[in-house]
Amino acid sequence: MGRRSDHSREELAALALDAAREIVEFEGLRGLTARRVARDIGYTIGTIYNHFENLDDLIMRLNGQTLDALYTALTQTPLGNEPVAAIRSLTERYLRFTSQNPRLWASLFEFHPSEGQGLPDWHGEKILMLLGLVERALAPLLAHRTEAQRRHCARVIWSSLHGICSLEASGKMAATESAAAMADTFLNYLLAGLKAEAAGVASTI
Amino acid sequence: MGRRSDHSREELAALALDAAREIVEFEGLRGLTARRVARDIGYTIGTIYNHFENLDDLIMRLNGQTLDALYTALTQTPLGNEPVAAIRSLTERYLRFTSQNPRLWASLFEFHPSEGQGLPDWHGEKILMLLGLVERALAPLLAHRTEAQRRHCARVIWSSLHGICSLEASGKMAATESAAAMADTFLNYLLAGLKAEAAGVASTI
DNA sequence: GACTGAAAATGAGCAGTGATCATTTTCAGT
DNA sequence: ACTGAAAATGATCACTGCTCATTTTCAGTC
Repeated sequence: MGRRSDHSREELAALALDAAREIVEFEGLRGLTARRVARDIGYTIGTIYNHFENLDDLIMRLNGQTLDALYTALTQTPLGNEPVAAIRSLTERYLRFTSQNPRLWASLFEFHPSEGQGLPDWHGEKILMLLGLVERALAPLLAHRTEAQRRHCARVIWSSLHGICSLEASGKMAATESAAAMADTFLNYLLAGLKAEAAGVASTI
Repeated sequence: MGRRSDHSREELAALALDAAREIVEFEGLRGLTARRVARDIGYTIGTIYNHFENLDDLIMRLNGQTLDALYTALTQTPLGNEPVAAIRSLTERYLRFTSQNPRLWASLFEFHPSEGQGLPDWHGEKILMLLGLVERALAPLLAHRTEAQRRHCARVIWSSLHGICSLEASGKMAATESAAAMADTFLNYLLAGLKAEAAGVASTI
């Protein structure tokens, strides 16, 4: 059969992505197949390929939604103007998100586009939005620095948090320490260093 | 045909792992299939499964070899007793390894064992060996701290480096900064903090 | 040199995959 | 009721991981 009015194009794509999200969150990317998504939403495989270029496309869109959800989680409440508190708050929210959506978050990094193609432009833009949050939270501490230095610093924080959560979640850090404790140690040193600099005590960079 | 003396059991497994390494380094884990490995070493698929439990087993053994190679790369030359120099040297070697073996290194983290099973014990042990290098390099700086605190600190460094390299290699850090520069910033703050503590100036932890 | 038994290589076969596209079905607009 | 475009279908292809009954090979024996 060829339907029309069960769901609009947008609804159907959303339905498929919802199903995919469910599968990935419970079973990881391994469990995600085009046929499985089709079955779960009551359509057949051909329909999936009418709405997505291929499975990579579907995964990337799912990852895009996950990045949006992460952004929402990080901005649900204002961060305030005190940079140290703001950075700690962002970190806490980030850690909460990763522990509440471990496999969705993992799929953000586990997935690599196939040989020929790269990530779509909007992927980079969403990352920039997230980095922007860190940059703005950090800004008051780095008022005396250049824009480039603020961006650099935000990326160091973002990358380190990523590494900490990534190794904890994957169990690839032997006898795992808690990500929260490690993030705390990391922030203690970094923020202390930044505050010292801001106070004009030293220039370590 | 059923051969005997072309290769011993060990030789054949090594042959398969060599082929797998070549494939992964050039095409990533996506290009790795049991049939492809078999073809590349001039055997048939059944033989692969006589020597490896399944493809996951093969990948884990390959990853084990990569961890060994990383250990070798980090220990090729003595690190000296000056902790700051030693940590910087370790970092430099780590960065060099990841940039020279990007896909093999990525497969260390991209791979997740399937539902039922976890990573073999030796995987954790190899990680502990690597962490041990960081701990020993760090030790002189943290002589006044407990063993647990030294381990904790080593893991923070390891995780952060991992995050920095991971995001750079995957291109998932928008408009990527160089991993070397980020690692440098990170180490500057952390080592400055540790030295300050060691000098008894402050206790940030 | 022939015989034998164990070790090991084979490859057809199974169930599943991503992807395609000619066909069929449905429905909005007339 | 008719029609044309939109969209759902599913058989089909080449591929995958994995199994295991069968076949081949060879070391040790006589």
